Amino acid sequence: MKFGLRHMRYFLAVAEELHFRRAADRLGIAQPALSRAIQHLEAELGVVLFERSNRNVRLTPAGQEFLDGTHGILNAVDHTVENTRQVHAGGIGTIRVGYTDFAIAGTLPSLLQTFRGKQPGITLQPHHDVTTLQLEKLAAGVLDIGFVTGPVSKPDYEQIEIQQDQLVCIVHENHRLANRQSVRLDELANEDFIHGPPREWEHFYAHLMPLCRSAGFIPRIVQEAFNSAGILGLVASGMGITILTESSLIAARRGLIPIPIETTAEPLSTLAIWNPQSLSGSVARFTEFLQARMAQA
Amino acid sequence: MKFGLRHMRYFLAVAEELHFRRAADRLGIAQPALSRAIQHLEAELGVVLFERSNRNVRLTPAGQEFLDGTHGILNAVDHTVENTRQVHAGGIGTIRVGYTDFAIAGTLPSLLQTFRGKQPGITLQPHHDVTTLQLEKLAAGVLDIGFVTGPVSKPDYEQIEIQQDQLVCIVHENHRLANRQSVRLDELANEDFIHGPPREWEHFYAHLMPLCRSAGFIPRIVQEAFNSAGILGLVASGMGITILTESSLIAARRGLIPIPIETTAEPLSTLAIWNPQSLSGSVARFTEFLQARMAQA
DNA sequence: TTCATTGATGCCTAAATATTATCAAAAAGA
DNA sequence: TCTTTTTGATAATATTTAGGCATCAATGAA
Repeated sequence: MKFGLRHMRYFLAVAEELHFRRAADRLGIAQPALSRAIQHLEAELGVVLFERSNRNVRLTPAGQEFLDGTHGILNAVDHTVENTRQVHAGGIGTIRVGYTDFAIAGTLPSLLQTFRGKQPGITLQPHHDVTTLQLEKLAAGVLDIGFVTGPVSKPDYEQIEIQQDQLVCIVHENHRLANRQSVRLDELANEDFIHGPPREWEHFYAHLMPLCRSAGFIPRIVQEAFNSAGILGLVASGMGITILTESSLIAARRGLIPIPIETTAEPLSTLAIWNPQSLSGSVARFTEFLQARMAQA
Repeated sequence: MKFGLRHMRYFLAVAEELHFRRAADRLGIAQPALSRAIQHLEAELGVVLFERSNRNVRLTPAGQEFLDGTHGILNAVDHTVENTRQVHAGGIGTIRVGYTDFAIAGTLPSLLQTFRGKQPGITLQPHHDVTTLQLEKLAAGVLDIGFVTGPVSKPDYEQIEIQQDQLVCIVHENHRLANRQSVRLDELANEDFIHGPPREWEHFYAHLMPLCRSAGFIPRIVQEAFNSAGILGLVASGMGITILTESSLIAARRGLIPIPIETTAEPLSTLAIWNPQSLSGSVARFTEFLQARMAQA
């Protein structure tokens, strides 16, 4: 097949006008060029598409068949071009979003909801993962943007803080500290702690451990759980206490008491992080949205 | 849009290979030509389709969207070309077939059935019309082939006889001739006749009238009906007699008696007639079929 | 008949597309 | 660290394709 879309557009014009000169006018070319192009097309197909006399032009049955196909094809081309440009510009597309327990317990749900309202053509595909895993998936191109626990040092990536959480100590209602208004970290030195696996909760530990260390102790972790819900469940069962963010209590169980911790330390920050070299228009729209939203707050 | 199917085929090759040189090899062109073509396509769309480094090539989200569309379009093109060629060659298509009462009562049904078995891709579209109307519709291009009452003098058309019918006299069972083995035409001189409208049954009359005239009478037509079934119905009601072909009695009513007519005249012939200049491959297949079929009989 | 209309053809120019040779960047191996 | 290899991009040039203008041949209308 050595014909192209040009031939098909020319054919369509002739099939609609049933008149070479008028079709040529409509196409903005000279009539002989059109005659030639149709001849070329017919030779290429090995099929006579028009029955011409000096007085009129009409489609052969094969020409009619080709016309039917041509209509669909030219429409599909326009449609595909339009869609491709939309995806490029970010009007439609899919964004693979990673999030941590802390992010999803905080402001992320309202962020996503607002964005979906503004960009209904963009599908958000959420992936629940700890920070470390999200960073690996970003690098592998499996995720487009991550909502992770900061700080993160990745010079090639852009990031923006979307949330700050004060740490709170969470105890069972029967615990000796349950009715305290606040607590100092050093008072927790001899408690049994429940937390996530150190390798996976690496970024949270990186925030918490220095605080404990300057309070003069290293927390004794007696039990591990894989996520906040699991940790809170174990705390509720009376196995120990934990330190998490305020917002983690959103879906908390009865019988758990949050106690603010007296500290001058920075709160725990949750960041959006993404690769600015990504060629996804949708992601660009999303990050622009995030930046505008954070600037105004 | 200034790109063509060529660009899309090239794009498809690169998208599948994710490697310019291999894709170029597959396409049978040099690698620089391919690089250029993809650049041209990207410029035309205003969209980056591939993310290239010196070490690997991958699709952008917009490129993925374009790939999806391209698949469908290139398939549709192949499909359309294939179908168009098939229609041209006559493998698929539609034939608009006209037929008279005499044709459909005779061998035509078995002809059509056999043809349909041999060419399942070809749709036969039957149109019931008298000879005169069929000839007009053939000229207007509304019919592709007619099965008409001969003889017909149309030098530009091809024709082939498919059937010969002896005329019979048909009377009501109470009629005075009802138990005759045969009858001479002149014995019918004073009968009341039932027939079709002269203008529309022109070709049948052209056969019958000369016979009557040489038998020494002009039939007195007391009632007209539009088709054989109507005529036979009126004969069955006792209003008169008629002269039709043997095969017309296929769907005859009870109480009707056919009586052979003693004559040396030629039987009534039914012809297939068509315009050999028609560019329809399907019609060509059908007429070849008819000719082969008639030659072997 | 003469005239007007219409698609096809010949010839030339311009634009698009291809080829070969070569470059520049980056990963792999010594 | 310094080659070597791999890979896509670029430059210069040839070839193919498309378009324009002038004109023809056929056909129906005045």
